[in-house]
Amino acid sequence: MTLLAALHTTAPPAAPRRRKGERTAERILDAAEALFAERGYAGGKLRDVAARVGLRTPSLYNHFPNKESLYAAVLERGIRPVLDVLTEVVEARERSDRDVRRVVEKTMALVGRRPDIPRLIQHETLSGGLHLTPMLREWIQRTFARAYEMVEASSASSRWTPDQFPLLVLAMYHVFVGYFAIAHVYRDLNGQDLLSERAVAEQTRFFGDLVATLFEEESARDGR
Amino acid sequence: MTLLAALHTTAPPAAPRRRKGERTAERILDAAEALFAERGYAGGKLRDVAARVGLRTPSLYNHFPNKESLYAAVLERGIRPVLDVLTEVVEARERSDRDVRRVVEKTMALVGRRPDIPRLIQHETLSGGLHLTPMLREWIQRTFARAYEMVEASSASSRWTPDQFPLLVLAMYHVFVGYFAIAHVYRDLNGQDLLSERAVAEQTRFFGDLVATLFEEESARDGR
Amino acid sequence: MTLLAALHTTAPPAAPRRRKGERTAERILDAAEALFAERGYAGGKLRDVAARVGLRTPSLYNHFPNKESLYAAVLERGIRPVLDVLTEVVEARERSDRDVRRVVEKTMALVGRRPDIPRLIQHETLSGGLHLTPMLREWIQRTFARAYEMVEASSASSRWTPDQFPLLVLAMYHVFVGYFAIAHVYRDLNGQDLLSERAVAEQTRFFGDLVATLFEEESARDGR
Amino acid sequence: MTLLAALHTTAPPAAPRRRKGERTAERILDAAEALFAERGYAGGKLRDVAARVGLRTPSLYNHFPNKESLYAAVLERGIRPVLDVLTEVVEARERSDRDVRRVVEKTMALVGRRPDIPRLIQHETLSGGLHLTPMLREWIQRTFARAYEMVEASSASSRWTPDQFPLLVLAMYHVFVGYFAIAHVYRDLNGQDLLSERAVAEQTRFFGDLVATLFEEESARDGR
DNA sequence: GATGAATGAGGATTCATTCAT
DNA sequence: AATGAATGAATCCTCATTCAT
Repeated sequence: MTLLAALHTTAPPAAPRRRKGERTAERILDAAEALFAERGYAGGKLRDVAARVGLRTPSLYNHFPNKESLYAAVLERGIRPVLDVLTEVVEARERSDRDVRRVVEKTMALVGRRPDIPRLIQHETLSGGLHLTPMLREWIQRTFARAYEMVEASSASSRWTPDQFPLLVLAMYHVFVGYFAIAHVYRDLNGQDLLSERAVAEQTRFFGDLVATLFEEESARDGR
Repeated sequence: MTLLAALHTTAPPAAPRRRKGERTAERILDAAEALFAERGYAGGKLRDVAARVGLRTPSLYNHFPNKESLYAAVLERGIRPVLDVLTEVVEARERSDRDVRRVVEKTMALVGRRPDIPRLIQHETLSGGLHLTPMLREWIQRTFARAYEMVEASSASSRWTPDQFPLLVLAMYHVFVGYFAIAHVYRDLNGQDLLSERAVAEQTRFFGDLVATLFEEESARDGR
Repeated sequence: MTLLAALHTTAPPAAPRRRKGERTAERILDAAEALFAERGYAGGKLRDVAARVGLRTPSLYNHFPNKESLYAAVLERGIRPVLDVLTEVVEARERSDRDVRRVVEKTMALVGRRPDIPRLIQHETLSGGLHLTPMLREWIQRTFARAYEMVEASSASSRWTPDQFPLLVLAMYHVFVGYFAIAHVYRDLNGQDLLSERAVAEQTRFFGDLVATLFEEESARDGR
Repeated sequence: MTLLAALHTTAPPAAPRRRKGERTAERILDAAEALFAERGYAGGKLRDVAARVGLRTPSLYNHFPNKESLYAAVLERGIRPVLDVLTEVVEARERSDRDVRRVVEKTMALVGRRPDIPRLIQHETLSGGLHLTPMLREWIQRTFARAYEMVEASSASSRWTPDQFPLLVLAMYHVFVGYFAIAHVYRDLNGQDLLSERAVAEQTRFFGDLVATLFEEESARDGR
């Protein structure tokens, strides 16, 4: 666009500036996400959420009707995109050995950018909760079933007995989620940041290798 | 009962009867362990602990000076034996491929009987906590280092690059802990009890297979 | 419009169209009246008032400076006409037995159309309040005195001793006010609407009969 | 009891001193009754209740689980005895004209000692409430029906038409309750204490006269 | 004139803790 | 050792009110 054209243009900015309220709600969600990820629902005090945003507690109620709604909104916003990617990837019909690695890469990339999500989920599963998120509930069942099918269809069936499939799926789930959930402590203990781009890349590769190893044709292996 | 008979029956029972106070303290620890395992430190209210024991809240203070001490005692009592077994097993000098499976079996057996412990630990790691248990802190570092050595010493070194060793240890940790931590929700979703003796036995075998697979010599594998 | 015409048309229209703001204020008063009548000052939340009008709370402040003013305005608007009628009727010099019934009819007719007013008044008297309405205060004293005179002047003086006059006035007041104040519950309990035109008419007749009975010459009555 | 006997006696004191907690609960009820009578449920703040008893707010929760329970307890404790007396008196089979006055005397005596009760009831009826007290609800309906029968059975039936009976009952109710409910304001306006023993006695006589007048045989009366 | 957002004050309630019994 | 009672601190939430838009 020439300077002249610019002078004449009164068009709204490309990215229409969001209303102040919406931005505040977003910041509240950010703060709440971090807090709930760290301390869980019971431990995440609204006062702290507000403080992180630079508000007084009652102001939160201008954006969310109560604590539970805020929590639900955090989960919804955080989990939805992960579910979407996973769903898409999991439901894809055509697949090959390479695809498995693609699934890993895609989900790792996504979650690597929102490492709070796995912690939120782990808090939920720990509390045996999920009462707050039928969304999560349904999704888990659906995806778990799908993952099961994937295992079944893969060459893993030569290495694992069918009754081990669920355990294998669970194991992969734990390796995936656990990595992010433990990052905070890990840094605290070892000084290394598992959430750095480099670390996540390594874990992505490792996780891919892991899955590949577990799903590959059985090689000569000492009997059990 | 005749006096004579009485003389012969006053013998202390095989399990030396503990004083009432000690028994109460034990019951409190039991209740607290279950509660903290379920809801974490913030979510576990003393009132609920007391209720499960059939006491009023203030009575707890006859046995533990405050909530934090009770929590610490729960962790100590719960984690110590696990640490001991792990330490013992990890420090054993002589080892072979078979030993790895023995480590798995021993720890699974132990933890299978105290499934609250993994949950407690996961709560702790999630909160980035551990501030309450230097014990846990130190142990983790020590054990992690040892596990690293084990991996290094094993034939796994042909399958994994050295910088993947920590990730491998982490992965095994998550598979191990996650299984128990998720049992509650799993039952809720699938109706199956991961903590039943049979289920734990299956997981033990699966976990052994998993470790064996990951530690075995590299077979012909499609390049990455 | 010519100036001349203007001179002739400045006459207020039959129904002088009020400005929008005034109409809103009126609607706020209506909503507030109903709410305060039902729940009293403390129980009547501005948010609810606004909701009934289809506004957000802050909008109320464009019409009334604060809650107390709104409340005062409700009382003023509601009570003033009643006071006026009563005053007029009470101050009328010439009277007869028939007049008493006329007073009853006039006030009943008026209040029957604004049944919230008695409830507002009862809330006020219950709270020992009236601090909000010196207006009400003064009026009550004045009217009570006047009513007292009326009793004294009537043939009731043959039936009641002078020290009973105040009690008689009070009693009539309670019968009058209570009927409307209890209508809500009555409907809830009996399903009948004391505020229907027919019901009010019956009560008017009854109240007239009651007053007539109490004010009539003493008949042969069993001694006390 | 001789001194000797006294020495040997370990029997609890004649009037078994109530436990401290019970006395506190009673004092809380007293304070709450006064406060709720004055300001209604919404206006009666727990902080004020506690302050009147010399406690901090949370201490109330050692005696009542929440505000609503406290309110219910106040109503229950206050209304129950009145209901009992009324029920007894109303259900008595044998009656005469004199009995009506006896009913009046008995209830006036009772309520005269607990003048908060009518105010509580008026608050309830005003709010169209009663949702908190099915007790009150049921009682009102039962008693109203009974009162209706009494009117019907009395000589009042010559003076009032059957469709006026309910209005007559209502009127008596309002005269009765209103007297106490207005006492606070009355003192404020006139300086006279309607709750003094003397005043209550006068009102008792007046109310008796009133009822007698309304229930007496119709005398020569100017037609309506 | 209407409203989204913010907030001080306060209101019910919970919680860990203390203390006298 | 157990507990009823009391409480400071804190939690979630409501409410009246203000202000910029």
